[in-house]
Amino acid sequence: MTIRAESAPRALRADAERNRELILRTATRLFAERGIEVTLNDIAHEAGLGVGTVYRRFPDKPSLIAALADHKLQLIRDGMQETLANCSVGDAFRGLMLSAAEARANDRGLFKVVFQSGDRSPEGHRRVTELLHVWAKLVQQAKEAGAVRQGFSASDVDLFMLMVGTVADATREIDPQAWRRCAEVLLDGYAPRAGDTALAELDLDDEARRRIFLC
Amino acid sequence: MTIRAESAPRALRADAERNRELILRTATRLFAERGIEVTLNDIAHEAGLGVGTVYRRFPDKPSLIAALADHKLQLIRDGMQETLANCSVGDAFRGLMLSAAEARANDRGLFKVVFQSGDRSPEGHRRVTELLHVWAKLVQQAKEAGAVRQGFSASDVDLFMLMVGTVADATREIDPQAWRRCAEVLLDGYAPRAGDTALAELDLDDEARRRIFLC
DNA sequence: CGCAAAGTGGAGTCGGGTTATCCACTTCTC
DNA sequence: GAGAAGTGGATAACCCGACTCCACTTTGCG
Repeated sequence: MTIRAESAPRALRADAERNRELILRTATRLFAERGIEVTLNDIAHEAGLGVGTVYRRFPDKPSLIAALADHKLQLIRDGMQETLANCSVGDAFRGLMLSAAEARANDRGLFKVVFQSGDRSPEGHRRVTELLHVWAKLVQQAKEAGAVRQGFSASDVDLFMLMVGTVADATREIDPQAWRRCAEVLLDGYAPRAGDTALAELDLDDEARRRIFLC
Repeated sequence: MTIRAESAPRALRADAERNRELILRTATRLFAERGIEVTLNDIAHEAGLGVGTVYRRFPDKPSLIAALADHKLQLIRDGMQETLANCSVGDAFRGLMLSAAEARANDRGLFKVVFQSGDRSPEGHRRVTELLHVWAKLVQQAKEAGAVRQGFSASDVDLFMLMVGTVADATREIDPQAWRRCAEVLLDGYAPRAGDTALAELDLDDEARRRIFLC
């Protein structure tokens, strides 16, 4: 017996439920391959369903996106928790930067799905903000542990993700691993070393950080 | 007396010539501010002219772009020549990376104007390819001089420009200098240092490099 | 000055793409 | 096997950018 927030929305018929899942799977794949700009019509066609079927289940794109974002956010949080539990701060920082970048490289729409979902419901907004704060805290710990150079800030994480994502999208068909090269160069650039200069202050507020992920 | 390539295209009337220059100036500004996707209608409106006037002078966007690209390419080449004549290879490399990034940061449409113009005429194509080769040669010299780490390649220049340009566009309204931070981190990451690892091979052909600039 | 050629403005057409609806028909489920 | 639930996909409604067309204005030569 499933509990739903809405007032007793009766369960879907078996075939409808199957189609709903097919839509979600297809949407996940298409958003990953082509980015968030695929249309509900594209998804319907790719799934072998009629457009009407998709619109009946998800009245518009934002509600489909919201459904996907739930799942993705959960995966992200679980991954972070596990790494944080098992690594030193320095290792966790580097490992999480790389694995977030990898997730983004393999899923063109990832950040936009997650952050657009935050623009709809206050609840989604809260979860997205929380994610930003978890990263900010991790950065703070990495700084205290001396794992990054002076002046490194949470905004650098955002810009790192933006840059690596852009490279991944641009090179996907040419050399699908090219993003790693850039990620490593950047991580090397962020590492402290003898005689490095402190980076200038850069501290964006949550709103600005969110906007960056929506580029 | 002006010499023109075409068979005696008679000179423009004075007012028409004035408008032509106004269109070019306006287009330069709008492409810089908003990127290459501004329409000829936008440009006409911003210049205070009718659409018809713009279309009479430039039958479509590619021909307007070609006219702008000429000028921009010339500036780029002149800048490079001057720096190369006055600096050591290492300084020239760093200086040119930064000044190209700055030019791009101040002109959203810069690379697209230049590289799209290369997709139209064989002559434009040649000039663009030549520009890529000049950079490739500079990278080769920088490697020989030990100014960059092992494995650095011309394709890294392309990816550098892509990344910095993306950051500049994303942060223009928040902190217009944020791109410098990323540029410096990247340049630090490219610099050789004790114990660094060689970057894996990455050598894109001219076509792939051109595609990257068109992202 | 006068007049033909050149240039102008901008409403409006065209093509292409996305969103979303609607309803005759099919499939489930009891 | 009846009636509720679900489906398909043609199509309406909309948005947008590219480009045309022609009545009107301006230029500049004789």
